[in-house]
Amino acid sequence: MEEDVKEGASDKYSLRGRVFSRLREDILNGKYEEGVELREIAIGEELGVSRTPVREAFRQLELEGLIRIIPNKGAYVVGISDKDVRDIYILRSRLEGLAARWAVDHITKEQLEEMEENVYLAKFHTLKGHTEQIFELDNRFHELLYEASGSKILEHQLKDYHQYVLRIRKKTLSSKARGPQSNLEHEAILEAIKNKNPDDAERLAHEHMINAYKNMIDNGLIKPEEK
Amino acid sequence: MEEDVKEGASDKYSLRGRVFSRLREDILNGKYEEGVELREIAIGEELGVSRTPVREAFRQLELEGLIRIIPNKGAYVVGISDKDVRDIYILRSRLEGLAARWAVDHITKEQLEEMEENVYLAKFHTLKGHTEQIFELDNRFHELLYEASGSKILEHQLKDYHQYVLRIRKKTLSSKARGPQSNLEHEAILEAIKNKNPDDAERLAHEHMINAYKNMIDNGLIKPEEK
DNA sequence: GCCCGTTTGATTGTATACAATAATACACGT
DNA sequence: ACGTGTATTATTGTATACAATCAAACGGGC
Repeated sequence: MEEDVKEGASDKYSLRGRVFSRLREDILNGKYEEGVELREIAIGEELGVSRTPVREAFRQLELEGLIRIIPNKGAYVVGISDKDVRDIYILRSRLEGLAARWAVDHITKEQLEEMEENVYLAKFHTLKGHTEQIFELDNRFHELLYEASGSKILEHQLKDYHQYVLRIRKKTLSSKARGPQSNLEHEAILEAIKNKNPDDAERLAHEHMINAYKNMIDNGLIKPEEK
Repeated sequence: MEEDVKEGASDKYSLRGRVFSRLREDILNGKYEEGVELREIAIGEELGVSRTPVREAFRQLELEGLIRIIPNKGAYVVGISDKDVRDIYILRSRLEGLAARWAVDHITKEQLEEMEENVYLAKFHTLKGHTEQIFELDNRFHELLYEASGSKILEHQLKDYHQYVLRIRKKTLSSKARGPQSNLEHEAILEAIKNKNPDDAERLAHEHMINAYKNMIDNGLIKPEEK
C-alpha cells in the first residue's frame, strides 16, 4: 500500500506541513478575511504547536502571496480578490490549452486509462447529484491533465492556480447546469488527446476554462470585470 | 531617497531573506549542482547564521521547487534542467503576450515614461557594448511590462520565471547579435502599447520570447528538444 | 563469509530562551 | 491642552537546546 510517494512540498506528516495546509485552506476558503493579522503564538496555540513550525508555514504562505509579512511587525492575510480569480481563469485558459496540447504527445497509457475511468465515474455521480464526488473527480481530471503535459514547470504552476480558486470551483460545480456540462467538456478534451489532435485538444481545453469563467460571472459567483 | 518600498517577499534586511536570496542565486547560477545535499548547519556556518533562518529559507526554496526536502533526511538541490528552461520560454511567450495585451489598457504615464527611457538608454549601452547595463535594463523592461499588466497574479508569475532563467539570459544578451535585436523588439512592443494596439502588443511580445528561445538553441546555450 | 538485529552518530523536527524591534501609554514640560 | 521624549509591553527575529528519525557501522549467530 505505498502511499504519498510524491507529496509535492506539503508534507502532511510534519507539523509545519499541517500548519501550512491548514492556514492555506482557511485563507482560500475565506475563514481569515483580507487584512486580518496572524500572530505566531495565537496560531500556534490554536493548532497546538510552537512558534517554529508556524513561522516556517508563514514564510511559505508569504512566498505564495497569500499573506504579507512586514518585518518585525506582523503577518497580514492577503487572500485573493475577485480580480485575482478572473485573472487566474484567463491564465488557466491559456496554460491548460498548452497542457492539453503537450499531453497529446506525452500522456502515458496509465494516465489515459485513469482519465477515461474518471470521465465515466463522473457521469455516474453527476446523474446522482453527488457534489462532493464530482468535485474530487474534477480535481483529479485536471491534475491528470497537468501531469500528462510532461512539463514539471507547467504542472507545478497549474496545480497552484487550481488550488487558489478552490472555493469558487466548489460553488461552480454544484450548479445544476455547470456540473454535467463540465464533464461533457472533459470528455471532449479526452477524445482529442486520444485522437492525437493537438489543435483540438488545446482549443477544447481553452474553451473549457472560458466556459467555467463565464459560468462564474453569469451566476454572480464573482463580480465581473469593471471597465 | 525612499528605497525598497515594495520588497516582494524577499526582505533583504533579515537574515532569512539574505540566506534565501543567496541560496536561490547560487542554485540558479549553477554553483550548487543537481542532487547536492544542503545541510542546515553547513550553510549556516558558511553564512554566519544559525539554523533557524536557514531552515526558513529552505522551506521557501522547496515551495519554489528549487530544492527537494525529504523529511528527516535532507535537502537536495533540484535546480532547473534544459527542458525546464525551454518550457519556461514557451510559457513566457504566451504569458508575456498576455501581459503586453493587458498593459495597453493598464499602463500608467510613469511606467510608459520609464519604458521609453529604458529603451533609449539600452540603445546607448548596446552601442558601447556595456553588457552589465544591458542586462539590468532588460531586466527592468520586462519587470515594467509585468507591472503594467495591472495583474498581481500575472506579474508575480512572470517575475518568478524571469528569475529562473537568469543564468541563460545573461549569456544570451551578451551575444553580439541578440543584444541589439532584443532592444529593437522592446521598442516595437513599446510602440504597440503606446498606439493602444493590443493585438500587435501581444503578437510582438510573443515573438520576442520565441526569438529569444530560438537564439538560445541556435547558439547552443541549451540543448534543443529531443524527439 | 553472509545475513540480520543493534548500536551509534549525524541530521532534521520541534520547542524554548533570549535579543531586537515597533507600537503604545505615560509623564513631563511648555 | 498639547507635543515630545521616554518607558513599557507585545511581537517578531534569531539562537540554542532537546527530541525524533534515519543511515551506516558494528557485531553476533548461522
